[in-house]
Amino acid sequence: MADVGESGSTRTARYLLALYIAEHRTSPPVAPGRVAETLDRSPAAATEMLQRLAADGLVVREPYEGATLTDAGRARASDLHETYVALSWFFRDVLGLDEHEREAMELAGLVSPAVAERLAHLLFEDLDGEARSDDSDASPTREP
Amino acid sequence: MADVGESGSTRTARYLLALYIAEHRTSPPVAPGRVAETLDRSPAAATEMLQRLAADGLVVREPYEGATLTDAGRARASDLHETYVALSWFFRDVLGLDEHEREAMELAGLVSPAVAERLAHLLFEDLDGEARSDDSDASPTREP
DNA sequence: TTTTTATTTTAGGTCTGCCTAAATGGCGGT
DNA sequence: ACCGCCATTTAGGCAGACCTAAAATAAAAA
Repeated sequence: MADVGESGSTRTARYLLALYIAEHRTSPPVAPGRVAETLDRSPAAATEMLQRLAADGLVVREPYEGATLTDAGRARASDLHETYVALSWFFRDVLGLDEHEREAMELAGLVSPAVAERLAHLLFEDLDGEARSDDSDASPTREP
Repeated sequence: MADVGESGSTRTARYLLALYIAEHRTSPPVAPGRVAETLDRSPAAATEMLQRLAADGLVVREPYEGATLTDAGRARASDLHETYVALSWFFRDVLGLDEHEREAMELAGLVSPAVAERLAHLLFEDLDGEARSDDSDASPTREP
């Protein structure tokens, strides 16, 4: 009874995010193998989670084909993706991390909505700053 | 086989951190009830985790008394605490979050060492900046 | 000392997320 | 049409982290 109680605690977020990103690269039915690969899990695990997401109405699953995000799923995934982008940016441009994408992927589903939102703000502010001081300078965020 | 495989994946970190903080407030043997309360878990859960930590050599447990961090445990907890402080600072002074402490507590064990380290750097830089421009100004980090 | 009360511990169960090994389905080549 | 191969799925298990309810224990009250 500790969690929010709803669908999509912790780990499922990663799957949603992976699905979301995959759908933007190739046409929608995303194969479990694909998901398994990007998340470094067994194919069986991916299939299982896809079934779970389907049960929660976040994806539609076509057996032996793959899964496609539903509107609900896409909404969730979209938020996650926003957080992911913000985190990725932060880890790369502010902290100077190499593994910014993986790190962002892992944390995107774990930070609270509040953090996600404020972080996105930071990112937008930074983009804004960049746009104004536009003399093709390398990195305005992190000084060399 | 995905994780590091060792002692102290995910959740145990929270217990270590709670223990570390508790030990700094009152004398060492920290009662399970205490831990349970601060982590919002059942007493049974706390007892169980304390036993686990004891099995991993991170605490010494005195039944019906509580647990005390071993050197190994304290080392781990100390790192965690550093991350916790950095995160807490970041959430409060940079993101302006209310729940900075809880949030920091939850994430401290989840961010990679790399993130922890760089974040700590940021904090020290900020403290340094504060120290130099020392005319008792309220908050140099976040403008009012 | 005996009883009461508060706390801790054990017992038994659940749920999530994952794995390996063994089916099973889909498809291309012959 | 049949055979193999590869991807997916099922089956069966396992460990972590949690819970509730029922013992056990320590400490305070009577």
